[in-house]
Amino acid sequence: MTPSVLRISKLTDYGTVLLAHLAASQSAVCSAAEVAAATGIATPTVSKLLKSLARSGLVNSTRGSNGGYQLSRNPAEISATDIIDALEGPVSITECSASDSQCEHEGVCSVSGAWQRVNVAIRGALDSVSLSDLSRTNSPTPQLRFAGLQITVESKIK
Amino acid sequence: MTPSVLRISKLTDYGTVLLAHLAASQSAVCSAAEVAAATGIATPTVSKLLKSLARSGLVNSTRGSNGGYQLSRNPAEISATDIIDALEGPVSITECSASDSQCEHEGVCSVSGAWQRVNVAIRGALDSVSLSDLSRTNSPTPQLRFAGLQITVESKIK
DNA sequence: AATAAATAGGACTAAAATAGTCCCTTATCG
DNA sequence: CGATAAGGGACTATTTTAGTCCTATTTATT
Repeated sequence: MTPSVLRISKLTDYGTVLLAHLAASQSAVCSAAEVAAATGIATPTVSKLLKSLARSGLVNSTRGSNGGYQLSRNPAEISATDIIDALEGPVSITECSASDSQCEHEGVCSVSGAWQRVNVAIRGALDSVSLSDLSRTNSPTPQLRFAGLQITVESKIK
Repeated sequence: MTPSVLRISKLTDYGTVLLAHLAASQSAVCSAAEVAAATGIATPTVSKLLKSLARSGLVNSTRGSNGGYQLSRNPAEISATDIIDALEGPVSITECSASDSQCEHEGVCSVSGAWQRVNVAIRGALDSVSLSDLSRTNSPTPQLRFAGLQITVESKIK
């Protein structure tokens, strides 16, 4: 069975690696190609991700020759929530799958504050982790970073 | 862009509905067909889910004529974590995607305690919500429950 | 004993979401 | 200008997820 729940996509994982690289390159402008070379992630993918990150304002872009990307603010001021929101949309545990219109009878569907509480807790946890927290620990061996930020807790806890 | 992160699958959502139904049928044995009729979820799907839930011990099954399923313990003692673990495997935010072997250089890959902290927080949040919390609020109109436990917080927060 | 009602297990198909690539446009530097 | 780099999407392929179905086993009932 797959891990799941509270799972971030591979692309978001890559995104974190890219951001960590930009954070390390202290404000220098890096082209997508450079970042790709440095991280080992395929160029088109890096390009796609940096475009998204630029659209959501986490990085600034400069076009034209010698252009590239750089963080728009201090790594300590970029939270995990920011990253995830940028690459996957807002955090939420369930989605209103009502086929067509969404949750007609809105009022009635004010279901379970329980799930909402879970959402809030998760959001809080994600808010409390910054890009600098994430970068700090993940780069002893460049080789390993290829696969992403691979952390995985895992365990058959319980 | 899709919601994502901390997203439970549709099947897990259904699973919660099934469990809520069993919880409501106080200890009476319910066949998969009955549950399907009551919840509006397709019978083969209900059957599949109940089998999984039985394998992971959240429900007990009785085979043969007049057989069926019932909760193995009090709804207050079944947490969201239990349900998710049963239907999707253990909660974790990232997976060690290292292509072949998993996280060779184990030691080195003791990456980011930050993500781990996030995992722990999430797990805590999920642990604190029980099946009775979840059932409580979700059934004003049977119609609506078809789609699942639909809660969805959503929002462009931020 | 025979039959009918259920679950167990798993194979299989279909649909949807994710990942990844590519092409063409626009901006900017030299 | 020409070269370099991002912007924006369309498109393909891959992987997950959802959903169905078939066969075997178990058990109550008559």
